[in-house]
Amino acid sequence: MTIEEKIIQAVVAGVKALYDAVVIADQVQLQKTKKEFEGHLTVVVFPFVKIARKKPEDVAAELGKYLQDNAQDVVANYNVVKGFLNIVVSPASWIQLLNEISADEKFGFKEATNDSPLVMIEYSSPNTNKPLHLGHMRNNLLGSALARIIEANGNKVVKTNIVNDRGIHICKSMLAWQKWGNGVTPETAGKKGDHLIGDFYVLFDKHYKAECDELAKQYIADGMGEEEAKEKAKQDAPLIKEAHEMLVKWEHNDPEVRQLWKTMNEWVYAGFDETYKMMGVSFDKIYYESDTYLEGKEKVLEGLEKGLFYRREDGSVWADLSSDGLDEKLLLRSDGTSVYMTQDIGTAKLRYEDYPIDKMIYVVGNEQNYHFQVLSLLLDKLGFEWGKDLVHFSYGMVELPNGKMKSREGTVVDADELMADMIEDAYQVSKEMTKKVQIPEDEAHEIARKVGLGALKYFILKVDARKNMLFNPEESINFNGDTGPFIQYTYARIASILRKAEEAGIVVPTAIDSNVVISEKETDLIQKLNGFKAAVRQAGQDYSPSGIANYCYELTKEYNQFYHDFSILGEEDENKKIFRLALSKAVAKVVRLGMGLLGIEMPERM
RNA sequence: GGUCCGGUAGCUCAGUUGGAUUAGAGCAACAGCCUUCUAAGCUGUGGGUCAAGGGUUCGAAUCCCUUCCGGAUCACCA
Repeated sequence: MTIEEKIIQAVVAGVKALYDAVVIADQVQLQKTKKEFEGHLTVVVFPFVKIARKKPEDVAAELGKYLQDNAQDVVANYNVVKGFLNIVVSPASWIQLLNEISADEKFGFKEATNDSPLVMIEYSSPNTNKPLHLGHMRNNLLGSALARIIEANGNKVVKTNIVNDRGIHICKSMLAWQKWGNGVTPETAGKKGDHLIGDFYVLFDKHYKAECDELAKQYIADGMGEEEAKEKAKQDAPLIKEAHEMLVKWEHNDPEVRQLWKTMNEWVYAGFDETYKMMGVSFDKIYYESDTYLEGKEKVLEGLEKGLFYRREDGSVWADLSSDGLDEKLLLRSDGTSVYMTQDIGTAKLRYEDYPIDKMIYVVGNEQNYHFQVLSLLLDKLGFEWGKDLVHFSYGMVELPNGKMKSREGTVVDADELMADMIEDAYQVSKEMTKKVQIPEDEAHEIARKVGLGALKYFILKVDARKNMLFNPEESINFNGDTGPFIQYTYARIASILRKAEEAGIVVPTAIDSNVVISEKETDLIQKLNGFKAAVRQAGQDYSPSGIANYCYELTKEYNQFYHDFSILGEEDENKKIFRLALSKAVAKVVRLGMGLLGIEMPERM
């Protein structure tokens, strides 16, 4: 039983004994004692004031006395401030807690069992017509972190990706390549496939825009209004017509178009794989929209038969969601083809066939909140058990100083470039530091990779996912303060001490003698360490990677203060030295576990 | 216009299910600390009407209502 549990249990018993009233454990408010008061944990007694019919101070005093008498092993002392009962926990309890933390290699994690729910989490979901940018990175990092957090809370997790590999946007890239590519390939261009395809997409847009402008001018000269002319030009431009024709050919399985499509997609996937690998992101199962987009139709027609949906005179199929407070939603066009929503239903169908899903999480930007509200209702109506409670993990956009990222306007931050830059920065920063020990070049690069990516990942993940976040490319991501490298540095320092201890032949036992005299700072650290369990649970409940990031920062900040004020290897009292080593080791472990959940690697030295 | 989400220091952000005279970090600015386990660190100074107003109660940045500001969305686009 933990210290908290023991105290809560004692409070419940105390209320029963003193006031003959029954309270449950959840009603006991136990919190960390504020810095300015003496004690470690505080019981808020206001909830018991009515039961006891006494002043808050009196209740706190009586309860304090009871705890001291009946829970002697944990409660060493107590004091009362207004309605707050501050408890001083016995040093032996703290050391025992540290021993428990040390003994558990996966402290704070819950193992999945056979009965654990299966959670499927979808993230990334790229289009195949352009390389990944910073917005995708936020998605991927959040998704993979979330998957690990959910797994650490004792669930079975399947990570999935739905690749949007068909549609007009791919045709645009294909067409541009045909017209202006001169048979170039990633090999001959010396360029990643996704970037090459992205270039052709941009090229298409450039030519298309020129055509539109010209056409519009012509229309205006013919006496058309400006707005109308622009609209019409957009539809009439020869390039877009050609792209549409290509899409039709694709849908009709035209061998030539299909072959080109296949080839170009392969290039893109090879490029994506590199990016994913660098990001440290992976999937258990990848779905392709070209495989799923027809599946939804079947399901919709099934729903139509059951009378869940209705058909209009023009043949289009709709869902009426007005009774749920929403609008009507198109599911099949009048020509019988699918829309976005239909595809998502199709993907859901395939997934349900592939896995016994208990819960589904979609990591998708907040611009699609409405879409997922509708999807949830539709899936529920169609009989998917997890439909009603599907989670749309909705995250905010990444903004640049001059507004949103727009690939059309070229105001994007490319993921590959950004990662490479961060790693290079980390390498340079490290070079500038004066080091006592020379680090070999290949290890220096490996450290720079961990640190550069750590800085980037932490920068993105520490922010509450719901909020839009600002990224200023002008100011590069910092390596000081509340950053990934700060945490990694702390870890590297501990690793260094542990190496030295080992060299000196010091063995850190798994269990520390509970009679060692420890300081306030040290009990604070143990208490903080213990908070990891709650942080993991909370992050799992709230789907909050940022909660883990903030925890890791608080823990390392606390440790750095300790590191500064206390000597570890220089401590003369052998028992204290061993204790501090064990404490440091536990901090390193928890930091590694916590940052591991975020996909951030720890260097053994920096 | 309807719905949803945000608004905390000059900037970027924390603030666990309401809790303690003084709302916390980091960056930026300024001032200190390396003959001692890694100074990517530590310590200090300045900086706030928690968007505004009302309500709920022992107690509100946190919950409720109203208003203001910003964003998203409401397509036979994906």
